[in-house]
Amino acid sequence: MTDPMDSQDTSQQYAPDQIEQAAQQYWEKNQCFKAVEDANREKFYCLSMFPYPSGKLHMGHVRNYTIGDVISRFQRMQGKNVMQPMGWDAFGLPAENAAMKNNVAPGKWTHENIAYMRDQLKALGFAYDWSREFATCDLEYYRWEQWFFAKLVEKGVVYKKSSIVNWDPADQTVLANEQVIDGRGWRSGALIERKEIPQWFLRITDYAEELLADLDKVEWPEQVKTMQRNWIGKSRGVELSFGLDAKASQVQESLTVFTTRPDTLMGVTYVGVAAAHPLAKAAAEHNAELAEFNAECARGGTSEADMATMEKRGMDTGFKAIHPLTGREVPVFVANFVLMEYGTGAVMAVPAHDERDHEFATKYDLPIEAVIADADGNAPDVSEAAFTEHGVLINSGDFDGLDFESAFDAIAARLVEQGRGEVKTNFRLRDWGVSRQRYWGAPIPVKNGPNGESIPLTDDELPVALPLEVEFDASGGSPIKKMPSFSDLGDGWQRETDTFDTFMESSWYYARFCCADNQDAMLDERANYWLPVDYYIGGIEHAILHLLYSRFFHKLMRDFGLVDSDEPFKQLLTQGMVVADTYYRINAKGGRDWFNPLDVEVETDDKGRAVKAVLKSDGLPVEIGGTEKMSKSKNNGVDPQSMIDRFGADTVRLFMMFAAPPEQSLEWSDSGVEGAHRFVKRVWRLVHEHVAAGTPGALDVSALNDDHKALRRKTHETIAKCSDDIGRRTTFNTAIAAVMELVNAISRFEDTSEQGLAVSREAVEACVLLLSPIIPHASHSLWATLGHDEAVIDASWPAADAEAMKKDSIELVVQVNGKLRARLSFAADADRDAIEAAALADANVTKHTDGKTVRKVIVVPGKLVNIVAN
RNA sequence: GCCGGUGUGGCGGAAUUGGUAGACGCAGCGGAUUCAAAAUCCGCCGCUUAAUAGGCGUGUCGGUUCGAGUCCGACCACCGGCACCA
Repeated sequence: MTDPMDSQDTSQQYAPDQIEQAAQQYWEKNQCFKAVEDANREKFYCLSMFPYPSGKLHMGHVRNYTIGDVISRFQRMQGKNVMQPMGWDAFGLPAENAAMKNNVAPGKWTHENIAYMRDQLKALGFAYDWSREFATCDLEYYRWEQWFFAKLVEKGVVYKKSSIVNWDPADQTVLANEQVIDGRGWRSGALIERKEIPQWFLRITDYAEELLADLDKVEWPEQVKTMQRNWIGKSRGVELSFGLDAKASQVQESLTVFTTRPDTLMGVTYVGVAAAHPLAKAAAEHNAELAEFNAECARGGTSEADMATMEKRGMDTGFKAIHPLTGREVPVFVANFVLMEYGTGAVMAVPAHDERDHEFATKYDLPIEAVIADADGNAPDVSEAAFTEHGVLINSGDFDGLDFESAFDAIAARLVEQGRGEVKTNFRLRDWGVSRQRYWGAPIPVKNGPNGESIPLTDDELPVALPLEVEFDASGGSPIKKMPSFSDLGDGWQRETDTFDTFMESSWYYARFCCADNQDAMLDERANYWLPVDYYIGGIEHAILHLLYSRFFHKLMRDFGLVDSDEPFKQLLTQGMVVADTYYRINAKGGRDWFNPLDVEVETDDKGRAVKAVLKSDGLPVEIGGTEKMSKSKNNGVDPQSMIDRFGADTVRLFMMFAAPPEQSLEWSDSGVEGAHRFVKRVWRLVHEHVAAGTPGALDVSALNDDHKALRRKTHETIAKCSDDIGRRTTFNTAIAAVMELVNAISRFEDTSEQGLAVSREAVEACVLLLSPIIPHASHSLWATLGHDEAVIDASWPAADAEAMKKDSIELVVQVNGKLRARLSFAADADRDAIEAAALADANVTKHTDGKTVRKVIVVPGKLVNIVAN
């Protein structure tokens, strides 16, 4: 089968497996990516969000890590001292689910996954300093978290309180929100109950102001900052208390509520309390119907989305609240959308000026009384819908005629005067509950005494190692909760069996990477050399929780003297998801069987539209579904490994960077990958053919003809564009497109004279350097082919020569009334009058100005001329 | 429901500060090379139209402007987050 022609020149064959192995061996042998602190060099800490070791890499990981790697390699070529570490977010729920399904211990499962995924990352050629690697399930890592938590307890940052969880009464376990589907447990199918249990909280609300203000210190996408600002939700309002009637005041003296709209106070027609509120409980004692309603409110999920979308329901307690200013009695309702957990567990209701209150009042036939008029002073019609805008007060006695600001102040002042309220800043942000009733996490370093006391473990009692040899039963409960050898400390003391929220581990891993080998301290001075992280790359789905918790944790570490920066991540890039087409057949049960895109052949019409798809294995048709996020359930995931095996890592990296800008979702395309592979081969051939064409002379800028100058200009324009696209804009797709244009220009340029070769040598070298962060293996080999002794990994990023980019003539577009009518060429230094005259004289222009009067001529230098005529 | 985002040819996308809509690539079509094919190279490629002249065209409707994919208002569709998935 061997074609004798093939062996003619093997050096020109692009063989990714050999090339990639050779480059990776070179990097490893020379320890290229080992980062060493050096006070004399500018550091650059580039971090991609570490993966959960779920089994194997998915395309989302490949995309995330390629972006980080390109930025790292680019910064290295800029001369920075780059550190790019990698590790494992190794605690979490999937390991427990796998344990139950496959009867394998979570620790073993996790470590096997890590070993496999580490090999995959290495095959992709990422420039990681592997000497800093760790997994968060390593005792050497989480022991410091336990140590720090104990310190935080001493400092008063931590406290314990009761809080609700999703309780599965059938399995007798706590469920995560994602394990609650339509209010039922995913395994048992039982109706979920809200259960209160004691849990540990971190006072993130003490840092709310700083977390809000310091968003101005980071270079993050505005949308992420906005989401965080809204999440923190600072608002100015009034906390005020309603009096209670004789019956209700036997339960408590008064009812406190918070409102951001004190201007609407005179429009309160009822108040709402949570089902778990003392008033609701008291009223239910002699009212079976209400007791049943309260019990119903305690069922269902706990998520905010559930709260906001469920049907708003309520029931009268029979109690009356007394309006603090008018003395009027209004009914106290139990409302299912009010939670005891948040705020005061009670709300005042103004149905005329709040949509939710309006809906509720309409449903239960409660009065709706307008107290805000529109800007013209007209009373709004609130019979159908609430009027929620700010306006002027009416029907409010002394306060009539005041606008929002003055009404706010006047009503607040009156409440203060009467001792019934105060102006208060409120935050939507709630304290961070870190207790989890799960096994596969870091044990909370606390012991519980015989009299209900909870105290942190002391330094000599730490660390608490999580037992690895455990048995899971079908209920899904944590095995250490039934393990006296772990929990029993004697003398009636019990070790805490709850573990930390895994967001705890991911809140400080970036700092530990700076000094992962320190056995004696959580962090050392190396953290202050590397921090803050200069560039952080990860999915947009982490825009709020992970990033907010990390910022908070960083400030805690700062206040403890462990780091001296205020913020952990200076720049942030949030990458979009990887999506792919879906294909399915309806099965006998009426459900859908999903087929992987790689197993499907798509037929197109003569315009290239997909008209039909068949399964490769049986040739029979399948339905074409939509384009969706790669997932197991839709079977549309493409395994990166099969792509690396087929095309090599460089092709996969190139496709990932070329197919879409990083923030947008990326659509997987087989033919797109083939196109990327073609381009790598094309660059490969271009370099080898260029070298074979002869030895270039020394470039003499004064001896160039117009073709030479044109290619040189293109070369330097491409360098300028790529530098900006990668360095500032992080639009890698446009940088690659620019290099493709340069490659096309070099292919058309066939001058093999000494100066011709000198110009094309400059262009070819630019291509290799500009592509080297993206396709580092091929570039490594090609740089040697071009005769360099130094490896491309140690080469500098090329600089654009402004002189080479100068143009002799420019083309201007001529519009008449905004419509394109001509293109004219001018000398680069042509003056405005000459341009205007030439534009007005153009034949196609006069055709459109004939019979009209020229009113105005707009000349945008270097761009266009617009003639306004009518 | 609330918060944030996205929407441009057959497809992925480009247009960076309000100034030539469709760069670059994929698919398709035509050609060269080949006994043939693969690979490779060259050309065409928004819709409409006989046209090199024109009309229409960036989710929908409206507005600002000499000029709008870009700015403003309303709406539609889809995506991410909503505190125990990570």
